[in-house]
Amino acid sequence: MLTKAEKTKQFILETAVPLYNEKGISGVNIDDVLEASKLTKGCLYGHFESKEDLSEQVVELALKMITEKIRNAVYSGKTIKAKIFAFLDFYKNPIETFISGGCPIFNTAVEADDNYPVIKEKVAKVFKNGQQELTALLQEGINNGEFSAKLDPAVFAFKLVASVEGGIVMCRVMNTAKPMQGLIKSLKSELEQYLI
Amino acid sequence: MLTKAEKTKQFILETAVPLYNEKGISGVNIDDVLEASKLTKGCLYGHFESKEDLSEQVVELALKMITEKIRNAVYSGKTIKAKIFAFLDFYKNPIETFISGGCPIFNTAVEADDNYPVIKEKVAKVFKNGQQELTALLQEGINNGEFSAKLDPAVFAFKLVASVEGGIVMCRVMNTAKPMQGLIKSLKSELEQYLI
DNA sequence: TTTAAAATATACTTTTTAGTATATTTGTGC
DNA sequence: GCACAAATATACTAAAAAGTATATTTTAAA
Repeated sequence: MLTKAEKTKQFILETAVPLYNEKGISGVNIDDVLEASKLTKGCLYGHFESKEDLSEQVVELALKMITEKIRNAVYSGKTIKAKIFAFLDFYKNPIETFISGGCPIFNTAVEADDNYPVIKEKVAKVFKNGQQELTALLQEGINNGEFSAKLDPAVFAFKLVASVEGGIVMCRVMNTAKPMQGLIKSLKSELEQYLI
Repeated sequence: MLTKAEKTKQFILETAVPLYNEKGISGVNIDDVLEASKLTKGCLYGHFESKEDLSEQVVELALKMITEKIRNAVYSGKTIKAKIFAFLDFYKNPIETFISGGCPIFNTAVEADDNYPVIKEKVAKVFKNGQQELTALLQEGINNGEFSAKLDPAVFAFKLVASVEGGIVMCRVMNTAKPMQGLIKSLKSELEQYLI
């Protein structure tokens, strides 16, 4: 069982996740977190060494949450095709995202890139793992005769992630989910071209 | 001819553009801009009402610079196919970008989304115009017999932008330009499938 | 070249934000 | 139920950032 302190720490992190995802790391300040959690400085600094410490742990949790969620969606599919389709369908609604404020992987990537080397490495790992897993999945689809060997797993894996992630941002800014529907359809039929 | 004041203002904006693109709107502070420009507060506040005013004008300039650059690249192509290829080639090197720090349209989009409504609208316009222009271009390609009518201009236009923009972010975080090469190739051959 | 206005620099104030010292409360084993 | 430690709240200090008043310098027209 979790101690009271552990519960509180977890609560702070969970409360902060959507805040950070909406406002960005540089955009959040301690008072925002305190207001959202209805806690006080003394309490927060009892659980985190500094703002930097808090930020890193919040981002880590956000990345963990979203990757688990995506993984679950993907592994619900039976065939490889179904898995990839499930991956794409995960991004169906770019306005109301799993964590409010868009995709935390991508949001973090954009901001951490030139500013937060520690966090940048965490995101890089998430992307690299994601690419590996998707690539392996597609390769498995070729091996088991589901797809033609003409499909380049690594290239298509990158294309899948890059386009849906880019799509989310564009849809959110333009305030419409519609282009995402077209994009997902297009990526699905692109994959279907390789079906045997 | 520009007055001294106009020159200084322009100089501040131009100096600030890469700074904002690297650190983000929330990540830049006045002192950063002063240090980069070697100017002083009195001078800066003589040209801008507030930090917010500065931020908005910096973003506006960055958006103007990049859209012009892309437009020039595209219109260097003769055929529609060549224009689209030129568009894609523009994103060839995601590490060393035209404005240091990645694509300012995308960076701004991610950050402005939940935080800066005024700027969000500016970026939305850029994306909408871009989509319109690309769609019109592709439609022209169909009309003039370059492409099959099976090509859906709006969907493909969205796919083009979403994937290269997403690709930039992923490449930058993973510190490799390589996946971008595969992506561009893949998008080019996807378009070529519609050639008549 | 003189001079008034425009542009810029200096030195300050104000506000915001991070962080800390200490008091108070709460939970837990005795 | 008591005592002690852990957890949290309060009230502060420190630092960073934005913004301003005023002095100085520069520019350009007379």
